[in-house]
Amino acid sequence: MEPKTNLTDLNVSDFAMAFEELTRLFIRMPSIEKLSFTTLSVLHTLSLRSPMRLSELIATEQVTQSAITQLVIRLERDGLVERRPDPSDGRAVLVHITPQGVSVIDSRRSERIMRIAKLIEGLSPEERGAIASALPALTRLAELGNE
Amino acid sequence: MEPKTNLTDLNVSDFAMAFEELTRLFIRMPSIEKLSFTTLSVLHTLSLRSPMRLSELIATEQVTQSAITQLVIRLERDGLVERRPDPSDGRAVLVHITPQGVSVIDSRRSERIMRIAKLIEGLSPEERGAIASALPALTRLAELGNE
DNA sequence: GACATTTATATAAGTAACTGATATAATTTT
DNA sequence: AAAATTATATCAGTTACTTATATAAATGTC
Repeated sequence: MEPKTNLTDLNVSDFAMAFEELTRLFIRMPSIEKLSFTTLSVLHTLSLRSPMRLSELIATEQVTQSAITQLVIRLERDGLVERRPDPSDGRAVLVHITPQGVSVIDSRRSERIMRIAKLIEGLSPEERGAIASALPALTRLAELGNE
Repeated sequence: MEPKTNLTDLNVSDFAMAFEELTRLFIRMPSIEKLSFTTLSVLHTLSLRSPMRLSELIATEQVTQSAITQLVIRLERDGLVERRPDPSDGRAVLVHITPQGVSVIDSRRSERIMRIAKLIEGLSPEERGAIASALPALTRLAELGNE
C-alpha cells in the first residue's frame, strides 16, 4: 500500500514547474489557426461573455487601447465579431461575438480535447484518478486567479 | 467519509476546460517583461538545454526558419544568448544562453511562484493535497506531450 | 574526386500588429 | 454652460513576422 499523500502540503515550486511545461504544451496544441495569441484571447473572453465594451476588453488583455481597437476592427472584418453602438452610452462600442467567432473557439477546444485524450491514454488509471481528483481544486485556483 | 474518487476516470473535457483557464492565468502572470511569447519560449527551451542549433530551435517553435534566425540575432543583441560556430559543422550556429538570459527565465519563474503561492493560500488543505497528489501525473502528462 | 544534391543559415522585401501620441465626440462634474 | 473625464479612433513609426531567394558547407554519386 502506498502512503496517503493527500494531506501532503503542496510545493509551490513543483507546481510552477509542472505548469510551466503544461502551459507550453497547451499553447502549442491547436496549430491550425492563423490567429495571434491576443486575438484568440479576446475571442475566448467574448466566448465567456458577450457583448463587452472595448474598454472592458482592454482591461483583460495586456495591450494598449489602440491595439484593441485595431484588433476588434480586424476581427469584425473577418466576421468573428460585430461592433454595435451602446444604446446607453453614445461613446461606447459593444463587441458581440458572432456564431462564426464562437465556432473558432469551439473547434480549437475540440481539437485540444482530442489531443489531450490521446495523451491521457498514456497515463495509468491511478494517474488519471489523481488528476481527476485534483480538477475541482485546479478549477478553483483558476477562479482565484481571476480576482 | 467521502467516497474514494481516485479511480474515477478522468473527464477529458473537464480537464481541458480547467486548463484553458489555468493556461490563460499562467500566461498573464509575469507581466513585467517586454519580450514576445516566441522569444520567451526560445529562451525557456535554451534554459532546459544549451547550446542548441538554430535548426533544433526551429523544430520546437511554430515560426519559420527566417523568424528564428532574426529572433536569435535580436536575443544576441540584447545579451541573452550567444551565437557561436559549431566546430563539427561549418554551416551550423550553436546558440548558447547567457547568464543574463538564464536570469530572465529565473526571475520570471520566481515571480510566478510568488503569485501562485498567494493564490494557493486561498485553497483549503484538502484542495492543496489533491493538487499535490496529482503533480507527478501532470508532470508525466507534459512529458508525454513532448513526444 | 569534381558534380549535383541536400542541409543550415542569412538576407531582402513586403506585411501585419503592435506602440505612443493625438484627435474627436459623448458624458459627467462643477 | 464650461471644464474635466471617458470611450474610442486615427496617425505615424517600429517590430516581428512572412515568403522567396541566396550562400556556403556537407553529403552523396558515379
